[in-house]
Amino acid sequence: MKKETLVDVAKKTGYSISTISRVLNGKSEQYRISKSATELILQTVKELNYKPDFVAQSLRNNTTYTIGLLVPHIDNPFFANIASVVIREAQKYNYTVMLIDTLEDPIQEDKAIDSLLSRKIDGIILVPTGENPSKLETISSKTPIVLIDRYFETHNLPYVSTDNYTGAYQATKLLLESGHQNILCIQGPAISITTKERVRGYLDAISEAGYTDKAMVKGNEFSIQNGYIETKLALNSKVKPTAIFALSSTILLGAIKVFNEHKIKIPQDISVVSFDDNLYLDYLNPPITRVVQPLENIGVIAVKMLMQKISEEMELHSEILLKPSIVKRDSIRVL
Amino acid sequence: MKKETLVDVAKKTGYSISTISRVLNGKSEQYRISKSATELILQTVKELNYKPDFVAQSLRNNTTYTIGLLVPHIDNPFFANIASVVIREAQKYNYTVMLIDTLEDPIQEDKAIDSLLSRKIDGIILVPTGENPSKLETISSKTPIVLIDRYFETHNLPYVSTDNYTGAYQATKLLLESGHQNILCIQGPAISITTKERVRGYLDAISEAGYTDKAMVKGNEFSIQNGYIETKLALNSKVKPTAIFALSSTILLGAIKVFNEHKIKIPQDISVVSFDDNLYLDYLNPPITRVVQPLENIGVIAVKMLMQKISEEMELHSEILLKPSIVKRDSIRVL
DNA sequence: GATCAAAGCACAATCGTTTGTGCAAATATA
DNA sequence: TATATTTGCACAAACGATTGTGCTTTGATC
Repeated sequence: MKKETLVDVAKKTGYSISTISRVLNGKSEQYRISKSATELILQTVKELNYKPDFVAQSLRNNTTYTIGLLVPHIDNPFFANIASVVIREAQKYNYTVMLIDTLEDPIQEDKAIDSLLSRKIDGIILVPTGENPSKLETISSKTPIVLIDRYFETHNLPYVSTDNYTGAYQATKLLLESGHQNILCIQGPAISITTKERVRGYLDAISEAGYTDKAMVKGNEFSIQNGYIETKLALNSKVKPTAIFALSSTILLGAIKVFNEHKIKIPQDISVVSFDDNLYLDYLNPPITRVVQPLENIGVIAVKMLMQKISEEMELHSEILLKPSIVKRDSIRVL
Repeated sequence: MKKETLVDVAKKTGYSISTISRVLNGKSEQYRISKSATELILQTVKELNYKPDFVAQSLRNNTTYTIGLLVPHIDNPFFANIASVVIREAQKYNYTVMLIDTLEDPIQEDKAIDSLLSRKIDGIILVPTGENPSKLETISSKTPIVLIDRYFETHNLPYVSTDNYTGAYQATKLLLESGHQNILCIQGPAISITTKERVRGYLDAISEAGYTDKAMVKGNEFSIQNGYIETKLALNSKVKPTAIFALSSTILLGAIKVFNEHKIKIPQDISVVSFDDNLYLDYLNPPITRVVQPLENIGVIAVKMLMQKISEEMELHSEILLKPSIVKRDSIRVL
């Protein structure tokens, strides 16, 4: 059960290691290895249970069949689900995934990327945490990179994400059509592209309806606490919203916490729409209407794009926004 | 920005690559490299932005600073959270994690392990999916393995898991102390060690209370569907349970689905206790009392154990069961 | 039987490191 | 001044694969 190498196979068969190697790589014909030799070699490879050393192959071939996946927080279900898809898809191409948790920290991200590069990974799928893609761009010329979820509008890095604008637009529309005019939008980090796009969708829908002056955008984080605080403040403001558009499910939970404390009922007392999906959203009381991102497709497409870049095939269009879907439940009251 | 190698540094400094290597590995003294040489070398290494090639180092040193983590389903929050901890901890030791989704399939697991081994990973952390650990055991003599969550009682593979017995015992006790006698336990796969231990805890508590003949254990899967079906059946049985002990949060959700359909209220109409934690369990109506596994510690300890085995330090005790905690909420009615 | 092409393989360099050993120059010792 | 030590480093062999090139043998051709 010791680890066998080409040398062992060579000794056992009497052929040279170069011949063994060629047979194993299916180059018997190309190098005119006889049928008999080929068979004997394949046979003894089986017997000896020889497995090529991936590290040695990587060194020689300069390719590792490994990609790096960097996400801001793996315990965030959103990213956990994407990771799940990416890993599964990568496995289909015989690629293994090194998963890194950047903890939403650009410095960690930077170090992780360096580490991955010196490990000679073949490509990177990344949810970027920083605001400055310049390093990513220089890397991108040697090692393929695909961004997911977040991206940089003014730069050329390929990405796959959700059409956050449309999702937010539709969600807001849904509230407007139910008669709501005072809709509080609780947002994530204002610099984040996902926040920006969602807010843009919200604002466009609001102003189309003619309520521009009633638009309310508050908050600064995708967190329970942020949802909690902004909701609490809103309840004490002079213009109380009749509906809340939470830009993430964590923000939603913060809002619900306030509602529970104040015995405020959804949708009787206040209407709610949220972003992101989760098993439990259907088990809340009531189930929550939400904008669902196409995680599965994001993962599948990101991997496919990366594989194409790795194999240098013709590139797909490389700035992709996928339409989200609206899951209608019972959290909106018709006024 | 081309990739620099030792040769480049050697040329630039005029020293040989062996000298460069030794300096970089902090062996200047041991090999009597002069101060001046050492400094010049370190200096130019910086200038050239030389980074050692990890793959070449791995080949030479026979160590990759990489561990494999295999879980049955990454999109299961339970495993996602463990993965999160393991990845974070591994990073502290400068290890990178290759994450594999075995999809609860022993064959996939087997292939994944082979792939990891030929990639020369330094160790494996694994939630085993099969029933036969013999292959794992033979591997274990060459490549350190630590099991988490699931384990094999009759074998010697080191593991870190939850004391499922005690958790279930305490949860059941809680129900009994509130006056419940007919407690339905909905279980996962009957062969799974976690199921077995939890059921054992349940049964012990029940029989201690003198209700042995009232014990009810049903179901066979950690899934919503299983929870749904068994709850539905229970409501139609002649002896209706006054409480349900769901051995996973998915099973719980299945039960709640039935309750919603039948307008059955927790805890007025039926009491509930569940296993596993989740953000949302506090936002259900009512919040659910549950047994919480010490995920964080499981991950931390598993990594620590693996690192010790990798560095061949003296081993910790290697069969570890951590006590779970009970989070009391409002899903139990006092009869 | 001599010539030549094709068949069938082996040699050795290479990928980028690490490390045991050897060897010259500098210094110390006698 | 001759010898012994120490200093300071270079050479070359690994690690386990892949691959361009070249060498021998076989069979075909005339």
